[in-house]
Amino acid sequence: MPPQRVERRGESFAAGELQTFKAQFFRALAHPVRIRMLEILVRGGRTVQELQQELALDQPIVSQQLAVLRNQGIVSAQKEGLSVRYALRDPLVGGLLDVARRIFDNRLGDSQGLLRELRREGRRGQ
Amino acid sequence: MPPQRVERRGESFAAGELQTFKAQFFRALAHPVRIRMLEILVRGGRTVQELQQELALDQPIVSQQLAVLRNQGIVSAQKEGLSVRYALRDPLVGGLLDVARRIFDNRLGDSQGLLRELRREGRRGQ
DNA sequence: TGAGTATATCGAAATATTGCTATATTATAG
DNA sequence: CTATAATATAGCAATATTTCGATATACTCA
Repeated sequence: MPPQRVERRGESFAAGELQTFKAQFFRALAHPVRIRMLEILVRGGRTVQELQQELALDQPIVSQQLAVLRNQGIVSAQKEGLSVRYALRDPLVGGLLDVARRIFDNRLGDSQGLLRELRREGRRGQ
Repeated sequence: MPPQRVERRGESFAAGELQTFKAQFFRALAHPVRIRMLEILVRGGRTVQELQQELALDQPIVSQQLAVLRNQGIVSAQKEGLSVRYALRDPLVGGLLDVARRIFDNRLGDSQGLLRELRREGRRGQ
């Protein structure tokens, strides 16, 4: 069959393209450091330096991971003299993390195996 | 400083470990096919065959991607004769996708560049 | 048991991500 | 202009993910 098309906000996408964007968005969240960054930024903007201290990471790592979030439009960067202050671009990201946390809690409570199961599944080359 | 520890549900994690789990969860969502699967499953359980038809994908791909979601506890699998029916394990996942969609909509509306910007940013080796 | 159907998994090549080190870039002060 | 501080990026090896074809498993029926 010919590739479906989806109307959306006056733009037309090939089917699956929208999901590709969404996947990129989720991929931007799929890193422990970036999650920690967002959990900090939910409480307010931070300069790279502040993040670096709170996360106890090397500067290039911090800038690199911030770049991933920036490229996905999740955070904004604003120069302040020598510093750059990062902030959530959309407060809904906080809500997203909340929902994720609730799902996560349910999942932990679900099985009596708790995270032992998660750990096991986490090992790729089993 | 010594590695922080976090109390949670009676279990104790090294700091950052929790974020690692969360990152794995998000990574499970970070694929166009898996997003499409979840968007279908939000509307009700499906067998592998049904998903395969609705997605127009080869069977091994469908099983493989379902395995990723299964390993992260996002979907459950139940045998029904020869078939296996998959379903969301937690309806909150639907809510998560909703929030993500809203963030996504905001982001599109934000810049007049619309997804042209997204496409540009998406290219890694610019 | 043997054939057939529905799923699942293996193995390898292609691609993408990560962390690290070194080096750029940009702004400020002197 | 020079030095310095705060960020950003390049390049590369290590690791992880994705895809696709082939094969394996599991269940049903005759």
